[in-house]
Amino acid sequence: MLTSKIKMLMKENPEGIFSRTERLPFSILRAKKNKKTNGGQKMTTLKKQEFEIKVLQNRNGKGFYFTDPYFYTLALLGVDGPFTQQQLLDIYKIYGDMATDKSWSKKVVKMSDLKFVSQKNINIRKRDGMQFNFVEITENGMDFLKETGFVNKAAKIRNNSTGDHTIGIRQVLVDVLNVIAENKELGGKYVTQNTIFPISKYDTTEKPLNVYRFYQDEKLGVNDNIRFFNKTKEEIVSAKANFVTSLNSYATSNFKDIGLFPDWVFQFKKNLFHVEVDSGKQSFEKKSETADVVGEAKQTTIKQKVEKYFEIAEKLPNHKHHAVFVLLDDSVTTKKYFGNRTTRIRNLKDGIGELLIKDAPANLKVSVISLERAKDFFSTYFLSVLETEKEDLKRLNAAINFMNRSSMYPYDMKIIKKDNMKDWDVEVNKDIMKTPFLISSFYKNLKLKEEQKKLSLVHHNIVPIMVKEGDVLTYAKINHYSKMFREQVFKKTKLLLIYDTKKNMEQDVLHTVPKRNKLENLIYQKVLLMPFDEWEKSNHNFYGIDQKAISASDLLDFLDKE
DNA sequence: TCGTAGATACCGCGACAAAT
DNA sequence: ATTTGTCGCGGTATCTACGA
Repeated sequence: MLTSKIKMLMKENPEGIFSRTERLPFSILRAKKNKKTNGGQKMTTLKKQEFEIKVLQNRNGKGFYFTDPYFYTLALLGVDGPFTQQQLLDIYKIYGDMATDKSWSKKVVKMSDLKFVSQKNINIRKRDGMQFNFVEITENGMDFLKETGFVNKAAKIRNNSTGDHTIGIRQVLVDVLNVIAENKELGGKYVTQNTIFPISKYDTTEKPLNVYRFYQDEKLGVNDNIRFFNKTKEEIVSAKANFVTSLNSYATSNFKDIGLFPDWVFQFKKNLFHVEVDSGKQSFEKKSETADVVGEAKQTTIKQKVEKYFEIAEKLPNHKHHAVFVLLDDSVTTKKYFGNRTTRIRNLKDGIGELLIKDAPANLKVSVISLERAKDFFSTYFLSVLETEKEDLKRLNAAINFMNRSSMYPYDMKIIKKDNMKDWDVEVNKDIMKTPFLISSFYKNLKLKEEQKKLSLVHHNIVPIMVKEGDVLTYAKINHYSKMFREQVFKKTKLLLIYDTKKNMEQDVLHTVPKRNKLENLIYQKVLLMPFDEWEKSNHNFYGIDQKAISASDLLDFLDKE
């Protein structure tokens, strides 16, 4: 038997290095070679630790050399697929180099010839003339992965309908995989139900150990040496606690009971990210009048969905919940027509924001973003999971120290923690009390004794808010405050919105103020934006809500205004 | 007719191994 | 030890289908 012969050979030579003169049946082992020149003579030397598997259609040699990147890509397709051909290439690029999509197209055709995958040409958005090549794994391909040890024996093929909604969900997944690949801090692993995928290029611990050819007509049995994907339950459990994990909400009773089925759920260290891909057809509150006709009767409205997130947040109080509404834009279909869909985003934020400001559970955050922002969004959120309150304080201190250092600024700023706020005789609104910190400023050289803790001595208050791009509650709060500003209630209060990066700040859909409306324009004098990545580079800039930089002298004016 | 994306044919390069 | 044919592979050019 071929299988036993290979096993024997691998036992004898576990490193998989064979000299070219050895004649093995069907050229079982093959090592890549380095070419060297030695006195004009061509020399070939065998390079250790480079491995590949060749799949042959017949013994005359036609076939496909499988290397690590192909296995990883095919395994991800098996566990999380289907993907479009382009998306699959993006996954492949995490592991290997590939110059053009044409070459990749050829590869997919080859895998299709081997009957490892099947291709479906789908017409989406016929009016735009868009065609997509959906790639799905076949039973045969799944068997190949199982036999070579790249996926767990229990793994099932994920069947999903094809459509722009599916493309959107997969695109979010591709983005998340890239976020893991690009950020060392995330540990370089992506965990599914049964499998731990090494994603990072920095992770060199997981490597296949042997090289051999795999014949379709004479299948190779499971080989212990390359079963590096098969993990024990304990290993999987520990990985789920530490790395970004894909959660199957359909199989979890908590979700089933509520009737909540997010399109995808990522878990990262006690944070659940529920992804809802929104194709723009669903209305916020009212069901469409033609619902019965077009079969939308069962479709829940977005309002109902958000209320279900309230329920799940209360049901799982030990987790932080992030409901992420991802709006499809044309970037799914072609990179040429990027569109922000800001109007739809604003409408959803308005609607959801009203719900949140009333009675949202504290462990629920709702965000609305466009698909093209998904990668940056998950990058900042995953990284912020690793941050602590200390990080927030660090940012506040950076802002305060800068202002206190300025000789033009005649006040002392102090951070007041939530616990101490009630001791201060400051006029704080219930909403402000919800913030963990408040910045109050006093005239310089004033000694803060007990009797001086009075409103009359506080020059003004700054409510600092750590904002993440897309965050609906912040958006609602700003709207809420802006109404109060209009009523002149908060004379001495300003908002400081601290973003992780300038890109986050620029891309966030905040509030559009109608021009020439003086009352509305009050918000310009109340809100200050601060992108922290710039500050870390000693670029101490504040911005107005119109995204324009505020100079040092303007800042003084800004703070001084009532 | 146009633009897009996948499929296909073909070419040259390098690796390999059989033939000499 | 050298020559020669075969194959994988990436790249290019050109084909197709398709809807606007």
